[in-house]
Amino acid sequence: VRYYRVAANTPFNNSLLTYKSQEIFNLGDIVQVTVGKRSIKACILNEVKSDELESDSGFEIKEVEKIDDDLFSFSKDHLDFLTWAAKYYHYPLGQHLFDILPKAMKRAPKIKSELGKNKDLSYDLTDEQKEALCKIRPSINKFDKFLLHGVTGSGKTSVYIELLKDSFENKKNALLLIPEINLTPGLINTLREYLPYQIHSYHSAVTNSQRDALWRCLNKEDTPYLIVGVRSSLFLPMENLGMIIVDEEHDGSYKQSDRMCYNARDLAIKKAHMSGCPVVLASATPSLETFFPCHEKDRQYASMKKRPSTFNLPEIILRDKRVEQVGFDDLAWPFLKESLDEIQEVINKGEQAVIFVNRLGFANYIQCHGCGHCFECKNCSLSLKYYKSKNRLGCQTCDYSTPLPPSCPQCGNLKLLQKGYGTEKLEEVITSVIKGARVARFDRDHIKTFNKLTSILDDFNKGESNILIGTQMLSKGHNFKNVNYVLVMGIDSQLNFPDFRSSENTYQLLTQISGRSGRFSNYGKVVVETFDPENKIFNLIKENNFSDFYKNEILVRKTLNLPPFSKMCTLYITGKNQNKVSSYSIEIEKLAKNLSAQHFKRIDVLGARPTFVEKRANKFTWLILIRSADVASLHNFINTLENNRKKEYSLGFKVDIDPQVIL
DNA sequence: ACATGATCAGCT
DNA sequence: GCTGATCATGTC
Repeated sequence: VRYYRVAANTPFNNSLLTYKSQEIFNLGDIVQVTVGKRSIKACILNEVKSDELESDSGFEIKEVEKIDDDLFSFSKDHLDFLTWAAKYYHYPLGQHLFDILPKAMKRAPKIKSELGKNKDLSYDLTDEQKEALCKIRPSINKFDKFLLHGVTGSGKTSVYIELLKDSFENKKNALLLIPEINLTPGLINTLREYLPYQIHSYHSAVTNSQRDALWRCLNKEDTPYLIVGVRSSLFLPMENLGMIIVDEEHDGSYKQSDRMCYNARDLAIKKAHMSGCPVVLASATPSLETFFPCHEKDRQYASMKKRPSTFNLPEIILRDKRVEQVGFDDLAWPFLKESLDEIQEVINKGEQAVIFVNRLGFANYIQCHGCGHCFECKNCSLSLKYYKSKNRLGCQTCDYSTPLPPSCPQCGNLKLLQKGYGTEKLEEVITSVIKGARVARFDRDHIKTFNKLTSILDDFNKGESNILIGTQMLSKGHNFKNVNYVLVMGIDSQLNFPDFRSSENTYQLLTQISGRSGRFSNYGKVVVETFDPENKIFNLIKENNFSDFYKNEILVRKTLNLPPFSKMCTLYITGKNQNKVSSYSIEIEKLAKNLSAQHFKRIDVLGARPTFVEKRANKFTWLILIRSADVASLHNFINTLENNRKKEYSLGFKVDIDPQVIL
C-alpha cells in the first residue's frame, strides 16, 4: 500500500491531507477522496513512505476513492508555480487549485480558434520603438524584467507585436495580460492581423465548457499559441513560454481581492522567472513598485515619450471651482458655466466630447432639510444613492433598494436635499443645457453586457451620439477619432481618498483620461474642475512630468516607510456579530504585537480597527495592518501568527499580501 | 466548506 | 418535551 500527500479542496489544515491507495499515482493527478462524510477532489502532491507518516497524528488514513482518467492532471512545473503562489499569498493550495480549475465537463467541445494573418506592420517603427526592442531582444531566451514606459498613444502595441513575433520564431508560446475584458475586441483584432499565432482569449465571459476545452487542448498541438487574457489567465497550464507581457501594469484590476488575493503583475514576474523567459511590464504611468527597481538599471528600462503621429499630447487646463459659485438650484450645477460653454462649442463644430466622473447615480446621498437625517442602507454602514430614472434609493455594495419616500421618515419634512452627483445627474444637465446634445452614458449601471458596451461605443464612433458620460470604464484604452475635448469632474474626491496610493492613483487616472483626447488632432484639450488647483500633482500631470511626480512620491513613501520601501499585509476579520469581530481583532492585535516585540523586530503591527465601511451586507469587518522591512520576515511572521492564533470558526480570517487599497 | 452534535429560545 | 435556529467542533 502507498501513502500520498494531497492538496484537497477544503480550507482546514491548510488543505493538506494524507490518503492511501494500492495504485500508483503521479504528482498532479486529480483524485476523489472522502473527508468526513463527503467526497471532494484533491491533487496528488507526493508519495509518503510509511515510516515517515506521523503515527501520533490520531487519524485513521482513508483510501483514495478513485482517479478519473478523463480528468486533467497538473504538470510538475505548473504545480510548482501554483504552490509558490499559494505559499506567497498564504492561501490553502488545495483551494487555489480548485478555484482556478474549470468545472469538468462531461463532453468537452472542440476549441475553435483561427490562425493569425501574420501581416507586416503597415508603417515603420519609430526610433523609440526600435530602441525599446533593442533593449529587450538580447534577453529573448532567458528571464529578465523590463519596464516599457510609453506615453498614451506612443505605440506600445507595435512593440508587443514585434516581441511576440520573435517569440513565435523561437517556437515558443506567449502570454499577454490585460487588465479587463473591456478593451479586448480592438486589441485582439489587431493582434490577429499581424501575428502568426493561434490566439486564445481568456476572461470572465468565456464559458465554463470553453475553459475546460482550453485547459485540455493547450500544449497538445504544434503551432505556438498566444493567450490574451485577464489576471486569471496566468494560471492556465501553459508550457514552453517565450514571452510574457503585462499591459497597463499599474492597473488595480490585476489584484484579486477575494479568495487568493494575488496580484497578477507580480506573479507574472515569478512565472517568467520559473519559465526562463522575459517579462515586459508596460504602462504610460508605471506603479512605483515597478518603476523604482527598473529605472535605476538602464538595461531594464525603455521609455517612449513621443507619439508616432505628429500629434501632440493634449493641453490640460485646471479650472478653479472656488471662483465661480454656481448655486445648487442653478440649472448648470454641478458644472462650471465655462465648461458648458466649451462643450456647446465642441458640439457646434460637429466634434465630440467625453465627460468623466467617478460616481454613479443621480445624487450621492439624500439628506432631510428639516432634521438632517441621511438615508442609510439597513444592511451596510453606507448612505444610499439616489437613482432618478427609477426614483429609488439603492446601495452600492448590497442589492438593497427602496422607493424614495415623499417625506422624511424621522420628522415628516417634505424637503429632501439631493447631495453630490453622479453620471445620471450629469446626463440630465447636459441633455437640458447643451443644444444638439445626443448623450450616451458609459457606466456599470447602464452597461450590463458586452454587446451593450460595443453598441454604445459603435454609436459614438459613428457619431450617432456626440457626448459620452462615464466612469473609470471610459478611461482605459479607447481610441476616439473625433474627441478633442475631455472634461473631468469630481477628481477631488479621488485625490482625498484616505489611502496612501491616492496621489499615485489620481496621477494614473488623469493621465489615462487625458490620453482619450486629441488622438487624431493637434488641439486636444482636457479640462479638470477642482477646488484645489494649487495641488502640485496637477502641474506634474499638466507637464506630463512623470519623473518629478515620481521623485516627490518616492520621497513620501521613503519618509513614511511605505511600499516599495516596506512590505505590507492586511488581515481581515469578518463576522455577523460585531462584538465578536472587534474583540477577536483586538486579541489578534495583541498576539501580533507580542510576537513582533519578542521575535520579529522587523515587523510593525498597525492597530486593529474597523474597515472604512465597517458593515457590508450585514457582516462586520475589522483589519490589522502588518508592515515588514523585508519579505522573508513577513512570511515567517504571518505563518507564526496563523499557527499560534486561537481559531475562531464563526469568523472569517483573510490574509492580503501586498494590498492594493487599505480601507 | 460542510456535516454533526450540543445548546437554547419559543411554543404547545 | 418538541422544533427549528444557532453555535462549536472535527475532518487525513
